Amino acid sequence: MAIEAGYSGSSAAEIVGITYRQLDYWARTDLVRPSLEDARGSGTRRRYSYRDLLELKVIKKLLDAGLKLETVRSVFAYMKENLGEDVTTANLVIDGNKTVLIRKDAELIDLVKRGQGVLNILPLASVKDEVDAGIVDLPANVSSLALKREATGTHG
Amino acid sequence: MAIEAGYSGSSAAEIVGITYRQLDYWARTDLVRPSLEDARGSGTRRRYSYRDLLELKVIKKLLDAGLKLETVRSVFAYMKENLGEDVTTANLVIDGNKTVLIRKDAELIDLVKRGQGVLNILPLASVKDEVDAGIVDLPANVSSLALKREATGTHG
DNA sequence: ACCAGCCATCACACCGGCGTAGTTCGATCG
DNA sequence: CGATCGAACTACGCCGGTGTGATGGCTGGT
Repeated sequence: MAIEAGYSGSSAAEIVGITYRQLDYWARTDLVRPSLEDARGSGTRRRYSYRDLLELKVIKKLLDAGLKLETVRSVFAYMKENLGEDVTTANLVIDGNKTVLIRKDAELIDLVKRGQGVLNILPLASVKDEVDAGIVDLPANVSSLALKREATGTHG
Repeated sequence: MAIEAGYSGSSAAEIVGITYRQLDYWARTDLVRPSLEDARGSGTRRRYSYRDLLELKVIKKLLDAGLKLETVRSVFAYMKENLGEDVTTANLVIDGNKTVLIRKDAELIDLVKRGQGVLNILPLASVKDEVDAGIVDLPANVSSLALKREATGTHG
């Protein structure tokens, strides 16, 4: 029994609460690709990292908020670079076609006051919490192992 | 030369910056109907009130922010009742599937801090400003007249 | 009363974002 | 080493939200 690092496609989908078709479509259209192992034809399998799960969950929350997938795509051009350490404290703020990460409440308030267009604000802390909760709820085979390995930073 | 109250379909579309097809589609699907005069078959004409323009502009800004039209529809179930006097000062806040109008900054900050999901915030002052600017930019025939009549509350 | 212009309507097409069903592999287990 | 299984792939369809003409009825101006 080989040790399974990361999460399979269907596991990932279940954890973050999306359909497999969505996960598959997003992977094919380059929105979120599994960073541990990409698919190379039928028979192969995708392996998603914990961080991939965070990204997927962000997308789901943006979709739930009523954003178009197209918008999400442009957001992720920026996101992928800056979704770093401070995932627990920062707020993701979408201002028209610009996207920023904001850590201090004061800056956020400032933005809101100056706002001309629509601001979309997503607290990233809730994203991590919900992903973790989703992992615990799983049938518990692969996931607990994988979670430990990921959490201790041993996924490379 | 009869006095034309309100705005024709194509004028309204131009003022708020949308295509006629959008305006038409939204009218047919009950999102925003012209409140002065609805269409009754080809040959008839729609007449939009100033307030209709505000609603249309809100929709455009929400679309520009990347929201799905479907989301906008649910927002407007609430909006239509509460888009009242304080159009200049309030913020429209969409929290998941709930929509609220918030006037005080403090309340807004509170919401942002407690936020679990995505918040969409639209300052309504900018909506009025941009609609007014759009009206001035028009070929100036009907619009100036109509603006006066509407602004002084003489549209019923 | 006619003509021109405006605009609502109709018919058609298109594209993104999926859902559904069936097929085909590679991995794994016995 | 063969059977089974899970998942990636393919093909097809659907629906919402438009864009693009073409058509045809009002209406205002003369």
